[in-house]
Amino acid sequence: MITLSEENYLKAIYHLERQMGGAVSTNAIADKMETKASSVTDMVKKLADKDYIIYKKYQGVSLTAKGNKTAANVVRKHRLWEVFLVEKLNFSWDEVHDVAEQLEHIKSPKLINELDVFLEFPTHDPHGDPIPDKDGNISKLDKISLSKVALNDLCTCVGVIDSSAEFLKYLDKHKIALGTQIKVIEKESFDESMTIVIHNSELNISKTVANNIYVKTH
Amino acid sequence: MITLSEENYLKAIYHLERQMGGAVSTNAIADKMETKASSVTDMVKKLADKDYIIYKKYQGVSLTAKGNKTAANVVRKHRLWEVFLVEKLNFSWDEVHDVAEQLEHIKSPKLINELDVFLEFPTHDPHGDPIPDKDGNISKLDKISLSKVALNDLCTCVGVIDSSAEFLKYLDKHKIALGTQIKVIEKESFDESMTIVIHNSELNISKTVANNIYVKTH
DNA sequence: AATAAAATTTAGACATGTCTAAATATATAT
DNA sequence: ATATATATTTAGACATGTCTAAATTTTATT
Ligand SMILES: [Mn+2]
Ligand SMILES: [Mn+2]
Ligand SMILES: [Mn+2]
Ligand SMILES: [Mn+2]
Repeated sequence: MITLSEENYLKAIYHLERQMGGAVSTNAIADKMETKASSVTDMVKKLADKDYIIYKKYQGVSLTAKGNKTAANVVRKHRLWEVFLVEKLNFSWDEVHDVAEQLEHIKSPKLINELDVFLEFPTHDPHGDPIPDKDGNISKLDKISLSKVALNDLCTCVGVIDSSAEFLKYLDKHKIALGTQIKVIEKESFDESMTIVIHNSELNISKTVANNIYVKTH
Repeated sequence: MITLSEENYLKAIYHLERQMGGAVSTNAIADKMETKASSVTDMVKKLADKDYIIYKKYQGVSLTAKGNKTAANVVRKHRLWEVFLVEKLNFSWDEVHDVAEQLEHIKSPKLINELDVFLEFPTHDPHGDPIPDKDGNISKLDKISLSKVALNDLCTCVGVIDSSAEFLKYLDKHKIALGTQIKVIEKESFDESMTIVIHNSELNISKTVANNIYVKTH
């Protein structure tokens, strides 16, 4: 039986493996989990004993097939619950994270199957992140950062990288949501800020904001 | 911050206080929680320190107002989730318990409020048990055990006492559900079994079965 | 290649929640 | 009232997950 802590570590490693490539370092895990490197070392030994990860002293860790499937299933549950909260319980996209963080650990295959049915098999969560299927497979959408979009190109917002409440509220304030059409009409080279048109009005956004918005070009 | 274990103990004490009257003994809690008396002693000390219960050595425990409200809220969450599972996710009433046992510990006032709205403010769970309101108040329905019903009286099944999967499946097999009309047409005095009519057919049930069905007389 | 800096692991501690076995208190029986 | 049985608590142990401080290994610098 896997514990809640083990699931959280596996999920962190799963995300880090995708973010970086190759082995995930102890410090990277400690940063993401907001814990100490020594705690990480303790835990990765346990996870390696249980065959969820490959761990070589001082060399970082990587998920085994078993670990990847387990982690993907936690992510699947997290994102399905986020959809439920937004679609059915009137949560906004900046309110779902902490609750999903708890709900993702509920153990019941039937529950998550039926939730999937009830939500009519959603493919993406409220932040535009893809929902892994039962086997841990995940659809790779061809999305790019808004900061990479060429001048005068039209694109659609399909996701966010930073999904902190602060950033999401900033987007809300400026009426940027998933599905919103965006046109880049100016780029400042000195600070890499850009002017965009949304809902027929102009908005200047910083490099940081542009970096954290995923779009699909038309 | 209250822990999952503390919540489970409070809930057990809450149910036992209702079942018996007066102080709840260490052994009664140990039985209900399927743990050892020594573990109970350890935990009741913590709960008393946190003002959830009154504990006098060797004299058992009783909930404080704070403890009662906290316990009732766990019960509220448990029962609302059970309604959700049955009404929305196609669970049957014998499948919900273990999952609700986990879901009841999710911490989010908004979640449980919105779930209540989404389910349209249910007053009872799938087993006929009343759902406490936000303040821990609970409606007392005038229900009695089927074994107490007089000969030839017509009544309606409104709940069960034993909500084990075994018993619930027995009821399913014999087409007894909440809302089912029941007429007692014969009582055997030697073993206290009885013959009832449901859906126009006769059925003989044991004393134990009759004891575990709650009904409302007409 | 030797040294300094950074990353990682180990050692020892603590908190939570559990257990067994032993001690103590309460209840029951003679 | 004393002895016996039952209920409860205490003592000491263990597992999980965390931490700080010290030791060790790896990486970067000169
Ligand atoms: Mn989590
Ligand atoms: Mn998300
Ligand atoms: Mn529980
Ligand atoms: Mn119930």
